[in-house]
Amino acid sequence: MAADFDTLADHLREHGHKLTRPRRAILRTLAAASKPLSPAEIQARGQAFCTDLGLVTVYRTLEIMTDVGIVRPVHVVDGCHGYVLATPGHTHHVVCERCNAVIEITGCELGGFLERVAQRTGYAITGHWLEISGVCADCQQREHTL
Amino acid sequence: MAADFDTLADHLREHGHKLTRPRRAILRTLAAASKPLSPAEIQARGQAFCTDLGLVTVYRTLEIMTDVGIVRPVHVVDGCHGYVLATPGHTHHVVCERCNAVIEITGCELGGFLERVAQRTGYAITGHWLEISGVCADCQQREHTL
DNA sequence: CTGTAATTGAAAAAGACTTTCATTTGAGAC
DNA sequence: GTCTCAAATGAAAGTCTTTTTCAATTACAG
Repeated sequence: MAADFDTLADHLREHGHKLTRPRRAILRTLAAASKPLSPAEIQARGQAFCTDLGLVTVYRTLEIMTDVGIVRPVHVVDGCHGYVLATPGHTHHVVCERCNAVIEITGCELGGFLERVAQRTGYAITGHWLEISGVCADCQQREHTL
Repeated sequence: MAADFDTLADHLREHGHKLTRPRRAILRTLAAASKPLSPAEIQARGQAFCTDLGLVTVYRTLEIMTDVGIVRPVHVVDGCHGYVLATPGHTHHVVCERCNAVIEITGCELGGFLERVAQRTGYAITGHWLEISGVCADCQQREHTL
Protein backbone atom coordinates (compact mmCIF):
# COMPACT_ATOMS: atom_id res chain seq x y z
CA MET A 1 0.00 0.00 0.00
CA ALA A 2 2.34 2.70 1.16
CA ALA A 3 5.74 2.81 -0.40
CA ASP A 4 8.23 2.23 2.36
CA PHE A 5 9.23 5.06 4.56
CA ASP A 6 12.83 5.41 3.42
CA THR A 7 11.83 5.70 -0.20
CA LEU A 8 9.51 8.57 0.63
CA ALA A 9 12.13 10.26 2.75
CA ASP A 10 14.67 9.93 -0.05
CA HIS A 11 12.26 11.61 -2.41
CA LEU A 12 12.22 14.62 -0.16
CA ARG A 13 16.00 14.78 0.05
CA GLU A 14 16.43 14.41 -3.67
CA HIS A 15 14.40 17.55 -4.11
CA GLY A 16 16.59 19.42 -1.65
CA HIS A 17 14.32 19.28 1.35
CA LYS A 18 15.43 18.34 4.82
CA LEU A 19 13.98 15.43 6.68
CA THR A 20 12.87 16.91 9.96
CA ARG A 21 11.05 15.53 12.93
CA PRO A 22 7.73 17.19 12.02
CA ARG A 23 7.98 15.91 8.47
CA ARG A 24 8.67 12.42 9.62
CA ALA A 25 5.64 12.65 11.87
CA ILE A 26 3.45 13.72 8.97
CA LEU A 27 4.72 10.94 6.75
CA ARG A 28 4.13 8.34 9.42
CA THR A 29 0.67 9.73 10.07
CA LEU A 30 -0.29 9.52 6.43
CA ALA A 31 1.24 6.07 6.11
CA ALA A 32 -0.91 4.85 8.99
CA ALA A 33 -4.14 6.37 7.67
CA SER A 34 -6.72 4.46 5.68
CA LYS A 35 -8.63 7.49 4.59
CA PRO A 36 -7.78 10.97 3.36
CA LEU A 37 -6.91 13.29 6.21
CA SER A 38 -7.50 16.99 6.46
CA PRO A 39 -4.64 19.20 7.62
CA ALA A 40 -6.24 19.47 11.04
CA GLU A 41 -6.56 15.70 11.35
CA ILE A 42 -2.97 15.26 10.29
CA GLN A 43 -1.86 17.64 12.99
CA ALA A 44 -3.91 15.90 15.67
CA ARG A 45 -2.70 12.43 14.79
CA GLY A 46 0.82 13.56 14.03
CA GLN A 47 1.28 14.84 17.54
CA ALA A 48 1.62 11.23 18.60
CA PHE A 49 4.99 11.35 16.85
CA CYS A 50 5.97 14.97 17.35
CA THR A 51 4.38 16.52 20.37
CA ASP A 52 4.22 20.11 19.30
CA LEU A 53 3.55 19.65 15.62
CA GLY A 54 2.12 22.93 14.38
CA LEU A 55 -0.74 23.28 11.96
CA VAL A 56 1.26 25.76 9.93
CA THR A 57 3.94 23.18 9.42
CA VAL A 58 1.36 20.68 8.26
CA TYR A 59 0.17 23.06 5.57
CA ARG A 60 3.68 23.86 4.44
CA THR A 61 4.76 20.26 4.45
CA LEU A 62 1.72 19.06 2.52
CA GLU A 63 2.47 21.63 -0.12
CA ILE A 64 6.05 20.44 -0.46
CA MET A 65 5.08 16.79 -0.46
CA THR A 66 2.44 17.38 -3.08
CA ASP A 67 4.99 19.15 -5.28
CA VAL A 68 7.47 16.37 -4.83
CA GLY A 69 4.74 13.88 -5.63
CA ILE A 70 4.66 11.75 -2.52
CA VAL A 71 1.29 13.04 -1.39
CA ARG A 72 -1.90 13.52 -3.34
CA PRO A 73 -4.88 15.70 -2.64
CA VAL A 74 -8.20 13.91 -2.85
CA HIS A 75 -11.50 15.60 -3.33
CA VAL A 76 -13.77 14.86 -0.40
CA VAL A 77 -17.41 15.87 -0.50
CA ASP A 78 -17.32 17.98 2.63
CA GLY A 79 -14.50 20.43 3.06
CA CYS A 80 -12.76 19.83 -0.22
CA HIS A 81 -9.28 18.49 0.32
CA GLY A 82 -8.02 15.46 2.07
CA TYR A 83 -4.51 14.14 1.61
CA VAL A 84 -3.21 10.63 1.08
CA LEU A 85 0.19 9.16 0.41
CA ALA A 86 0.74 8.73 -3.26
CA THR A 87 1.72 5.56 -4.99
CA PRO A 88 4.14 6.44 -7.77
CA GLY A 89 2.65 6.47 -11.21
CA HIS A 90 -0.80 7.26 -12.45
CA THR A 91 -3.52 6.35 -9.99
CA HIS A 92 -7.06 7.17 -9.08
CA HIS A 93 -8.98 6.79 -5.88
CA VAL A 94 -12.11 4.99 -4.86
CA VAL A 95 -13.53 6.66 -1.77
CA CYS A 96 -16.15 5.17 0.51
CA GLU A 97 -19.09 7.52 1.04
CA ARG A 98 -19.69 6.27 4.55
CA CYS A 99 -16.28 5.91 6.18
CA ASN A 100 -14.05 7.67 3.64
CA ALA A 101 -11.82 4.63 3.32
CA VAL A 102 -9.71 4.96 0.22
CA ILE A 103 -8.42 2.42 -2.24
CA GLU A 104 -5.97 3.46 -4.86
CA ILE A 105 -6.38 1.95 -8.29
CA THR A 106 -3.64 1.93 -10.84
CA GLY A 107 -4.19 2.13 -14.50
CA CYS A 108 -7.16 3.80 -16.03
CA GLU A 109 -8.72 3.30 -19.37
CA LEU A 110 -9.49 6.79 -20.44
CA GLY A 111 -6.94 7.03 -23.23
CA GLY A 112 -9.28 6.60 -26.15
CA PHE A 113 -12.00 8.64 -24.56
CA LEU A 114 -9.65 11.55 -23.91
CA GLU A 115 -8.50 11.55 -27.51
CA ARG A 116 -12.05 11.81 -28.68
CA VAL A 117 -12.67 14.64 -26.25
CA ALA A 118 -9.64 16.45 -27.60
CA GLN A 119 -10.96 16.20 -31.15
CA ARG A 120 -14.45 17.26 -30.22
CA THR A 121 -13.44 20.25 -28.12
CA GLY A 122 -10.20 21.44 -29.65
CA TYR A 123 -8.56 21.34 -26.24
CA ALA A 124 -5.06 20.00 -25.79
CA ILE A 125 -5.68 17.59 -22.94
CA THR A 126 -3.02 17.77 -20.26
CA GLY A 127 -4.47 15.79 -17.43
CA HIS A 128 -7.52 14.46 -15.74
CA TRP A 129 -8.91 13.92 -12.32
CA LEU A 130 -11.06 10.90 -11.71
CA GLU A 131 -12.48 9.99 -8.40
CA ILE A 132 -14.91 7.21 -7.83
CA SER A 133 -17.25 7.06 -4.89
CA GLY A 134 -19.00 4.05 -3.53
CA VAL A 135 -19.63 2.03 -0.43
CA CYS A 136 -16.79 -0.18 0.76
CA ALA A 137 -17.23 -3.84 1.54
CA ASP A 138 -17.18 -3.25 5.30
CA CYS A 139 -19.85 -0.59 5.17
CA GLN A 140 -22.03 -2.75 2.95
CA GLN A 141 -21.85 -5.51 5.56
CA ARG A 142 -22.58 -3.11 8.35
CA GLU A 143 -25.66 -2.01 6.44
CA HIS A 144 -27.00 -5.52 6.27
CA THR A 145 -26.42 -6.10 9.92
CA LEU A 146 -28.63 -3.18 10.89
CA MET B 1 -24.93 26.00 -24.20
CA ALA B 2 -27.03 27.13 -21.29
CA ALA B 3 -30.55 25.81 -21.09
CA ASP B 4 -32.83 28.79 -21.55
CA PHE B 5 -33.57 30.99 -18.64
CA ASP B 6 -37.23 30.09 -18.22
CA THR B 7 -36.48 26.39 -18.03
CA LEU B 8 -34.05 27.00 -15.21
CA ALA B 9 -36.47 29.26 -13.42
CA ASP B 10 -39.20 26.63 -13.76
CA HIS B 11 -36.91 24.08 -12.18
CA LEU B 12 -36.63 26.25 -9.11
CA ARG B 13 -40.39 26.73 -8.87
CA GLU B 14 -41.08 23.05 -9.31
CA HIS B 15 -39.02 22.41 -6.23
CA GLY B 16 -40.96 24.96 -4.25
CA HIS B 17 -38.50 27.81 -4.39
CA LYS B 18 -39.35 31.37 -5.23
CA LEU B 19 -37.83 33.18 -8.14
CA THR B 20 -36.46 36.32 -6.62
CA ARG B 21 -34.47 39.22 -7.95
CA PRO B 22 -31.19 38.01 -6.42
CA ARG B 23 -31.74 34.51 -7.75
CA ARG B 24 -32.44 35.82 -11.21
CA ALA B 25 -29.24 37.82 -10.99
CA ILE B 26 -27.26 34.74 -10.05
CA LEU B 27 -28.75 32.69 -12.86
CA ARG B 28 -28.03 35.38 -15.40
CA THR B 29 -24.50 35.74 -14.10
CA LEU B 30 -23.81 32.05 -14.42
CA ALA B 31 -25.46 31.93 -17.84
CA ALA B 32 -23.16 34.69 -19.05
CA ALA B 33 -20.00 33.11 -17.67
CA SER B 34 -17.66 30.96 -19.69
CA LYS B 35 -15.73 29.65 -16.73
CA PRO B 36 -16.56 28.40 -13.25
CA LEU B 37 -17.14 31.26 -10.85
CA SER B 38 -16.45 31.37 -7.15
CA PRO B 39 -19.16 32.67 -4.83
CA ALA B 40 -17.30 35.97 -4.52
CA GLU B 41 -17.06 36.34 -8.29
CA ILE B 42 -20.72 35.56 -8.66
CA GLN B 43 -21.56 38.26 -6.17
CA ALA B 44 -19.38 40.83 -7.91
CA ARG B 45 -20.74 40.12 -11.37
CA GLY B 46 -24.26 39.61 -10.16
CA GLN B 47 -24.43 43.11 -8.78
CA ALA B 48 -24.79 44.29 -12.33
CA PHE B 49 -28.29 42.77 -12.17
CA CYS B 50 -29.12 43.25 -8.51
CA THR B 51 -27.27 46.12 -6.93
CA ASP B 52 -27.10 44.92 -3.38
CA LEU B 53 -26.71 41.21 -3.93
CA GLY B 54 -25.25 39.80 -0.74
CA LEU B 55 -22.60 37.15 -0.50
CA VAL B 56 -24.71 35.21 1.98
CA THR B 57 -27.47 34.97 -0.57
CA VAL B 58 -25.03 33.70 -3.15
CA TYR B 59 -23.99 30.85 -0.86
CA ARG B 60 -27.55 29.97 0.00
CA THR B 61 -28.70 30.15 -3.58
CA LEU B 62 -25.85 28.04 -4.89
CA GLU B 63 -26.73 25.38 -2.37
CA ILE B 64 -30.35 25.35 -3.47
CA MET B 65 -29.48 25.38 -7.15
CA THR B 66 -27.03 22.55 -6.68
CA ASP B 67 -29.68 20.50 -4.88
CA VAL B 68 -32.19 21.21 -7.59
CA GLY B 69 -29.60 20.25 -10.17
CA ILE B 70 -29.34 23.40 -12.23
CA VAL B 71 -25.87 24.26 -11.02
CA ARG B 72 -22.81 22.07 -10.65
CA PRO B 73 -19.71 22.53 -8.55
CA VAL B 74 -16.48 22.14 -10.47
CA HIS B 75 -13.16 21.43 -8.92
CA VAL B 76 -10.75 24.22 -9.70
CA VAL B 77 -7.07 23.90 -8.92
CA ASP B 78 -6.88 26.96 -6.73
CA GLY B 79 -9.55 27.48 -4.14
CA CYS B 80 -11.54 24.32 -4.63
CA HIS B 81 -15.02 25.11 -5.88
CA GLY B 82 -16.27 27.03 -8.82
CA TYR B 83 -19.83 26.82 -10.04
CA VAL B 84 -21.27 26.46 -13.51
CA LEU B 85 -24.75 26.06 -14.90
CA ALA B 86 -25.57 22.43 -15.37
CA THR B 87 -26.83 20.78 -18.47
CA PRO B 88 -29.37 18.14 -17.51
CA GLY B 89 -28.11 14.58 -17.54
CA HIS B 90 -24.72 13.12 -16.89
CA THR B 91 -21.90 15.41 -17.91
CA HIS B 92 -18.28 16.10 -17.23
CA HIS B 93 -16.20 19.18 -17.66
CA VAL B 94 -13.12 20.05 -19.59
CA VAL B 95 -11.43 23.01 -17.96
CA CYS B 96 -8.75 25.18 -19.54
CA GLU B 97 -5.66 25.48 -17.34
CA ARG B 98 -4.91 28.97 -18.57
CA CYS B 99 -8.21 30.80 -18.70
CA ASN B 100 -10.51 28.36 -16.89
CA ALA B 101 -12.91 28.24 -19.79
CA VAL B 102 -15.19 25.26 -19.42
CA ILE B 103 -16.76 22.94 -21.94
CA GLU B 104 -19.31 20.43 -20.80
CA ILE B 105 -19.17 17.02 -22.39
CA THR B 106 -22.06 14.64 -22.32
CA GLY B 107 -21.70 10.93 -22.20
CA CYS B 108 -18.75 9.22 -20.70
CA GLU B 109 -17.43 5.80 -21.35
CA LEU B 110 -16.53 4.62 -17.92
CA GLY B 111 -19.22 1.98 -17.58
CA GLY B 112 -17.08 -1.05 -18.19
CA PHE B 113 -14.15 0.35 -16.29
CA LEU B 114 -16.29 1.05 -13.24
CA GLU B 115 -17.62 -2.48 -13.24
CA ARG B 116 -14.13 -3.85 -13.20
CA VAL B 117 -13.22 -1.50 -10.38
CA ALA B 118 -16.21 -2.74 -8.40
CA GLN B 119 -15.09 -6.34 -8.82
CA ARG B 120 -11.50 -5.63 -7.94
CA THR B 121 -12.21 -3.51 -4.87
CA GLY B 122 -15.45 -4.93 -3.52
CA TYR B 123 -16.91 -1.44 -3.42
CA ALA B 124 -20.47 -0.79 -4.54
CA ILE B 125 -19.83 2.07 -6.94
CA THR B 126 -22.34 4.88 -6.56
CA GLY B 127 -20.88 7.68 -8.59
CA HIS B 128 -17.82 9.24 -10.07
CA TRP B 129 -16.30 12.59 -10.63
CA LEU B 130 -14.27 13.15 -13.75
CA GLU B 131 -12.72 16.40 -14.67
CA ILE B 132 -10.40 16.88 -17.58
CA SER B 133 -7.90 19.68 -17.79
CA GLY B 134 -6.22 21.00 -20.87
CA VAL B 135 -5.52 24.10 -22.87
CA CYS B 136 -8.37 25.50 -24.90
CA ALA B 137 -8.07 26.33 -28.57
CA ASP B 138 -7.85 30.06 -27.92
CA CYS B 139 -5.07 29.73 -25.39
CA GLN B 140 -3.14 27.41 -27.70
CA GLN B 141 -3.28 30.09 -30.39
CA ARG B 142 -2.25 32.78 -28.00
CA GLU B 143 0.74 30.68 -27.05
CA HIS B 144 1.93 30.50 -30.64
CA THR B 145 1.58 34.21 -31.13
CA LEU B 146 3.97 34.99 -28.28
C1' DC C 1 31.92 20.50 16.15
C1' DT C 2 30.61 24.51 13.76
C1' DG C 3 28.28 27.59 10.54
C1' DT C 4 24.40 28.55 8.01
C1' DA C 5 20.42 28.26 5.41
C1' DA C 6 16.24 25.80 5.78
C1' DT C 7 12.62 24.89 8.91
C1' DT C 8 9.90 25.53 12.83
C1' DG C 9 5.86 27.20 16.10
C1' DA C 10 3.33 31.13 17.84
C1' DA C 11 0.81 35.07 16.97
C1' DA C 12 -1.59 37.75 14.02
C1' DA C 13 -3.86 38.58 9.80
C1' DA C 14 -6.58 37.41 5.95
C1' DG C 15 -10.13 34.75 3.87
C1' DA C 16 -13.96 31.67 3.37
C1' DC C 17 -18.13 30.19 5.00
C1' DT C 18 -22.18 29.98 8.45
C1' DT C 19 -25.50 31.53 11.80
C1' DT C 20 -28.71 34.76 13.57
C1' DC C 21 -32.24 38.04 13.15
C1' DA C 22 -35.13 41.90 11.87
C1' DT C 23 -36.86 43.44 7.43
C1' DT C 24 -38.45 42.77 2.80
C1' DT C 25 -40.63 40.40 -1.03
C1' DG C 26 -42.80 36.90 -4.18
C1' DA C 27 -46.80 34.67 -5.32
C1' DG C 28 -51.08 32.41 -4.25
C1' DA C 29 -55.81 33.59 -2.16
C1' DC C 30 -59.34 36.56 -2.37
C1' DG D 1 -55.62 44.74 -7.82
C1' DT D 2 -54.34 44.09 -2.90
C1' DC D 3 -53.77 41.17 1.18
C1' DT D 4 -51.29 37.79 3.67
C1' DC D 5 -47.73 35.00 5.09
C1' DA D 6 -44.06 31.95 4.55
C1' DA D 7 -39.89 32.22 2.15
C1' DA D 8 -36.04 34.89 1.19
C1' DT D 9 -32.96 38.72 2.00
C1' DG D 10 -28.80 41.65 3.71
C1' DA D 11 -26.06 43.06 7.57
C1' DA D 12 -23.50 41.88 11.45
C1' DA D 13 -21.27 38.76 14.14
C1' DG D 14 -19.22 34.43 14.69
C1' DT D 15 -16.54 30.31 13.39
C1' DC D 16 -13.31 27.84 10.91
C1' DT D 17 -9.59 27.43 7.52
C1' DT D 18 -5.46 29.03 5.49
C1' DT D 19 -1.55 32.36 4.93
C1' DT D 20 1.92 35.62 6.44
C1' DT D 21 5.41 37.28 9.47
C1' DC D 22 9.21 36.67 12.47
C1' DA D 23 12.41 35.27 16.00
C1' DA D 24 14.13 30.88 17.62
C1' DT D 25 15.56 26.22 16.39
C1' DT D 26 17.49 22.42 13.75
C1' DA D 27 19.41 19.41 9.95
C1' DC D 28 23.26 18.52 7.79
C1' DA D 29 27.58 19.70 4.92
C1' DG D 30 32.17 20.57 5.76
